[in-house]
Amino acid sequence: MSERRVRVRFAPSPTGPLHIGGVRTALFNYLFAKKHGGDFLLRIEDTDQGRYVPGAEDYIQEALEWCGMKVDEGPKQGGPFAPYRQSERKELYRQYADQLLASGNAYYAFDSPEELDQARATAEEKGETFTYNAMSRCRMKNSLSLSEDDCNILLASSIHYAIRFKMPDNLDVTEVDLIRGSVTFNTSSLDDKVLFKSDGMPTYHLANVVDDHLMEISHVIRGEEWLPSMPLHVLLYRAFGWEDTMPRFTHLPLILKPVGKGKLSKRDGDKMGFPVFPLLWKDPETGDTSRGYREDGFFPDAFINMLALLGWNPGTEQEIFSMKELCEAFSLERVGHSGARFDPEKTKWYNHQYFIKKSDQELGELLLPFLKEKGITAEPAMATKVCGMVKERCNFVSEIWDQSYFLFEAPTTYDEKIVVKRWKDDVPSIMNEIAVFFETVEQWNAPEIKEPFSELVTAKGWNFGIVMNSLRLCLVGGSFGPDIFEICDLIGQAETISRIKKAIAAIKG
RNA sequence: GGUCUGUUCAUCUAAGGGUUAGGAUUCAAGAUUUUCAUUCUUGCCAUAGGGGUUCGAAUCCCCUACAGACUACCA
Repeated sequence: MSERRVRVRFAPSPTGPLHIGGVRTALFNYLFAKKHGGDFLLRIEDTDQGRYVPGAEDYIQEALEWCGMKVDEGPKQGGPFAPYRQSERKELYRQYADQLLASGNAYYAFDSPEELDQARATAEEKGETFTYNAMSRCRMKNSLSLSEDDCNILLASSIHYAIRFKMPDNLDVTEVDLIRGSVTFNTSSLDDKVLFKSDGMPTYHLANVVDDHLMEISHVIRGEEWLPSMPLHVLLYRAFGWEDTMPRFTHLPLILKPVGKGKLSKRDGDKMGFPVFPLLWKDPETGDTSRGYREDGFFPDAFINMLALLGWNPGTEQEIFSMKELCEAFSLERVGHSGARFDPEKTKWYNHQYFIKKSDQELGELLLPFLKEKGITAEPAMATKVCGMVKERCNFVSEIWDQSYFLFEAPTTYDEKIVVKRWKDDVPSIMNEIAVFFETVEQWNAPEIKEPFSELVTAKGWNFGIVMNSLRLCLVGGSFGPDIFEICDLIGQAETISRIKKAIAAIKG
């Protein structure tokens, strides 16, 4: 059994955009597969036709692709166990339900939704919770409580029925979870789950177990919300007689809200201003859009790095990992046991790390489209140069523009606060003298400007703080940006002088 | 309510019986940058509470508290 090829699957429901938690589940599956030279499959669990959202499946595929997770087998890429979409495997499941029926592990249930609601309501009145199990099933309408004749009549009629698992009474089911260790459940606290719905579709539980078996899945790695259904799944494997090839189970801790209680939700992102989805999502029904990490300017490797270190750690002090390094270092044993609070700040920090690691040229190429959007055409060489000047002060490509627009065009506004603070009465005349001085500079480059400029300021007895900041105000429009002489250098002599003159006129007025 | 699972700085986490409980993020202060940011240095800050076991407990056991998940013909 330890010889078995590692095969894992990511099995989302196409009910909407893939959430950060889903991406992390996919990632841990992917890393585990690659660590062990195994296969990473994508299976679309679309057994609930009522919740199907058009576009969601494409979104999932695109998100995995953007993140750099290559799917070995899936609906798009095919594979030896196709199809990988449960709706297309519909015909397959009934025979397995029948097998369980025949072996006495399942039974027909004829209760209508109204009758079930009634049973729940009655129990609630008595302060109890209705559970369809060994205690109550004899009082319900099913093939266990009804006579065979009655049952056959119902089956022959057009009445809708479901197939339920016959949960054994008072049996301890123990199974190992790879990050939590051995977990025991007693079946008396479990219920007779519906395996096969009246609409002819299997439920998650049946389809999941059947497909994992058929697709030769070796490890089931999923979110912690599935831990309570582990005993049901184990029992299903037993009932089918598949226990010897049953996958190993692992349940990942959840991602929690940055503040407050509960798991991370879309609302948290909206409220605190960070995306909870990898890609932008437009709801096909309402038309509402939700931000995505990609569109917000995050690099996929930074996003993945952040997600991997949320709940997992290598046991060393290394924090920056490429996907390749993650594949090598990953192990389920080092995944934490408790839910991890999501930290949007750290996500930005990761992006900054990847940002500054990129070459000026790479960033320059990424900047070009932003410039185009602003109506500016610039040479790639210019973009590269600009990125080199400002990249240390940015987290995102979009921020390069905020930090460098004045290198492409003269400022049109001047920061009011800085004007008040620095633009004293004598400043205009000083700026005028500086403009005159700049006319005389012969070699227009940063060091050649800086030295005589400093001498001039000293000779005139001007206040350095006032002069430098006022000059910056003329050139930049505010109190930020790279070294002032490098700015002069880049924009050129004529432009520098023209901006000073423009500022004198504009600020005075 | 019931069943499971958790609980180390504000946050992500390291330390699987012996360390001044380590790192990173955030925050604060100082230095640098005649700007802002970066960078550097420093600081703040934790074993949920109570009982055991032990020479010795963050680590093992029990209780309590708190938190989360699940409790659908949804996944």
